[in-house]
Amino acid sequence: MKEFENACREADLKVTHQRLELYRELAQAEDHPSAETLYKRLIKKLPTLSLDTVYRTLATLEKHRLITRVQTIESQARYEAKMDKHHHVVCSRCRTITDFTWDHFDEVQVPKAVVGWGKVIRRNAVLEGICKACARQP
Amino acid sequence: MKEFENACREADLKVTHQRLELYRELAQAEDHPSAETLYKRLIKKLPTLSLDTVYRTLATLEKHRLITRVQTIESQARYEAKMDKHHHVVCSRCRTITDFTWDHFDEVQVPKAVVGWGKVIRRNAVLEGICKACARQP
DNA sequence: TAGTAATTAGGAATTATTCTTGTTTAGTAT
DNA sequence: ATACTAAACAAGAATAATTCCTAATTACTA
Repeated sequence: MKEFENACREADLKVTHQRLELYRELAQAEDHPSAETLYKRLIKKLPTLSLDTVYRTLATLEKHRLITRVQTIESQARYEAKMDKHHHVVCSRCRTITDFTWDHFDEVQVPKAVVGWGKVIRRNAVLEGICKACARQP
Repeated sequence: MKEFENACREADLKVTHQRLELYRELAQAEDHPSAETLYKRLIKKLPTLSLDTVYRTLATLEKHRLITRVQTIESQARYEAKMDKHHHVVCSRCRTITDFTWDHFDEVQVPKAVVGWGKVIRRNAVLEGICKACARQP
C-alpha cells in the first residue's frame, strides 16, 4: 500500500480515501472483479461511495499503469492490480479467470510477420478451457 | 460462401438474405468490425436491415462457431469470420487489430500449473505494441 | 490555516446491447 | 406451384454498462 501511495504521488494523483480503499480491495481480490462488483464490496466500508467514482478511479489508475484492464469477451470490464507478467486461463463454463506465469512464452521470439508489423510492447496469452471443478459436473 | 450455406443447414439455421450478406461482409472485412460498423456497411445493400438483426445474427453465428468474437478491451464487441488458428497484435495507438499465425505458440506445452487447472481447449496470443504506421508519427 | 485545483457524490445522459411485438420469409409438405 | 409453420426479421422500447455534468468536498500547497 505504501508503494501505491508513492506511485500516486509520482503520478500527481491525490491520495484519497476512495483510491486507497479501491486499490486495497482490488489488490487482495483474486477474481478480477468488475466495477460493479468492486462497488458492492466497497460500499460497506465507504457508504457514500458512488459507482461513478469506481469507474473513474479504475480508469485513472489504468491510465497510470497502476492496474490493468483484463481482456475478456464479457460485456463488463474486469480489472486486476497484479502488475507482474502473467497470463490468464478462463473457464468457458464458470467464466472464472485464473492467473499463471509462463516464462517461455514471455521470452520466445515472436514470428517474423510480427517483427515486420512494428514494435511489440506487451504480450499476453489467453487460454480457454474447462476447469477441474466444472469438469466434475454434467 | 457455399460452405457457409452448408454449415447453416447443418446447424438448422435458415439461409436468409441477411445472414448471407452479413457473413459475406464479415468474411471479406479485414478490420474485425463491430456490430455497428457492420450495420453501417450493410445498410447500403439491405436498406431495411435492423441493427438488432446484426446483433442477433452475430450472436447466432458465434454460438454455432461460424464466426468468433474477438477479445478486446474496447467497449464494443468486435468479430471476425476467420476461423483458422491465428492470433492478434493490437496497436495501442490506432487500435487496429492485425492477424498473424504462430505455429510454435499453438504447439508448445503450457505450464504445469495450467495442466493442473483443467483441460485447455483454445489458446490465444494477444500482443500489443505500436504499428509502423503509427510509429512514424509524433 | 486558508487557498485552490483535483476529486467526489448524485443524478442525468449516453452508448451498447437485448427484448417485445407484430410481420415476413425459408424450408417443408402438399 | 401453393399453403403451412416455425424461424427470422424490423422497429422501437427497454435494459445494462459506462460516462458526463454540476455542485460540494477534500488533499495538498503556501
